[in-house]
Amino acid sequence: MSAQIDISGNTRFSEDDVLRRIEQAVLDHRLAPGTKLKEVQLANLFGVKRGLIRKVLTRLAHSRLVEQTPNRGARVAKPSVKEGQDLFATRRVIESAILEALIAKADETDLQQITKMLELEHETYLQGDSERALKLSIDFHRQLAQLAGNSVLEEYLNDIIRRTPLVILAHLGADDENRCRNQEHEAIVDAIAKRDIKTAKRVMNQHLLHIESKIRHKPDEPKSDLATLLRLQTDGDAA
Amino acid sequence: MSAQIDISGNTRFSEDDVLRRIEQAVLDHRLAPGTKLKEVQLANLFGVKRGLIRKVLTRLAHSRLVEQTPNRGARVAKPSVKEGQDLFATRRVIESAILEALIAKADETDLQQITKMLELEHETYLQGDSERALKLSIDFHRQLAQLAGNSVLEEYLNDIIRRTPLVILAHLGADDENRCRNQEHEAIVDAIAKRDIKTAKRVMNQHLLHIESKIRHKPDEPKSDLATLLRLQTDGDAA
DNA sequence: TAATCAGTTATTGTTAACAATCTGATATTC
DNA sequence: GAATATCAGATTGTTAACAATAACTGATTA
Repeated sequence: MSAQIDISGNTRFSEDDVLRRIEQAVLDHRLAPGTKLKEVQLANLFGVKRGLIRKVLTRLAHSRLVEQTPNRGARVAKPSVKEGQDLFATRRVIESAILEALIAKADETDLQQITKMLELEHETYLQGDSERALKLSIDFHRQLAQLAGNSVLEEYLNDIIRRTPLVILAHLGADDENRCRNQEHEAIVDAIAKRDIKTAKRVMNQHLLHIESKIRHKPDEPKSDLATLLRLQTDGDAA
Repeated sequence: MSAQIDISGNTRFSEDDVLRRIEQAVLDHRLAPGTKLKEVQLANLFGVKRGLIRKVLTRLAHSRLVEQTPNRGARVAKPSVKEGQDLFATRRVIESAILEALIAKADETDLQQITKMLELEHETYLQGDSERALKLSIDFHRQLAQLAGNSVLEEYLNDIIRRTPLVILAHLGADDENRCRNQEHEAIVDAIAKRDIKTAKRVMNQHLLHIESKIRHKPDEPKSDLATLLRLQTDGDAA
């Protein structure tokens, strides 16, 4: 995952690298909502100047992944239950619109691409790589958005996806409850192939409601600490 | 419009002040797409440090009102025709969803508030204050979003509204073509009051398509210059 | 014990100086 | 004349030092 290596063998993080790392850590539920993000600490972890961290935090705050309060720094955002519901309600609206646009324009190539994606997702799940399977099940939604061809809808869906892990509680049900169900994705693809807008939307709505049903208010935060943050860095340091 | 006055009688702009000023200038078509935004120039105009301008430009870039290119600074964004179409298509989706949510929850107080808004807009237009009437006709849409009670839908609508003036060409048709038609707003309010989702959506869609029909590719940009920017500052300096 | 206060440290915010890069003009070569 | 090279000025990007604020600690008092 990105990052340059310089002459002395040290990892070199760019601004975008740092941003993506933190985003990914949120997506993977490694960084819990409410976690304090100290500037010097992060700067040391990534081996970059404080100014760069500062810019990244501002950017993250703008996409509402981080909350900044004047003179008291930044924390991983902690959206209310209400905001979580709004997020999901909006997601249903956006994904419906994406399906409509996609069905209106999808050609044979698009359909093949979607099918391939679906198969890959299924295989990966069968192979037991559940982390990668989760990533792929998210990518499925992203790809539909991309193929639909409306850049603004795509942008909003990605925004919602980034914010969602802050709302959902990690690992509430059994393991396979925590990802998009492959057979639901399959049903959606079927409907798209048949250009059946109504069915596609209905199945997608069910699918999303099913995910949404897992929103709860966190019972007792395990407060991710320094160590978690460190894992964030050591993760991809295969230099 | 905001901004503190200090002991020596000088206007004091905060970061948010500067941000809002520039946003408003875009909304009012004073800052044309493609206009170069030099850091020192802006810093001088507002009487603030360059660092502050820098932060504001980054924030504006994040909401896609400004485009930043490394080492060559910031310009007012210049969305393509395609992006403009996507923006409007998405707006129809969002406003439909807002109407649905609003009709589901609106009580008597909400309806009164909407009606009052409508009347104010009508009066202002009759009084000939077309600049304020334009502002109010935008506020009408914003208020529906706010009353609908979904903060994410509201956020996205505001985002679209901010970006829209970069897409529409200013003053193409006659003067009263450039604002939301009051009678269309009236029809929407009627449908809301009757809780007629279908009609409300249909009228809203017509209304938006009517606005959208005015998108054109700019013929020959009048290139707003320093002077326009200056007007931005002197505008509200009634100290 | 709980509350208040003062002083210390940790953390964030700002600034001015410097570095890097781009822009545009003029000069040079073919 | 067209293409290229060179330089000065303008503009953006980075940094390290400093300032302002918050968070913490422990002592003091009621």
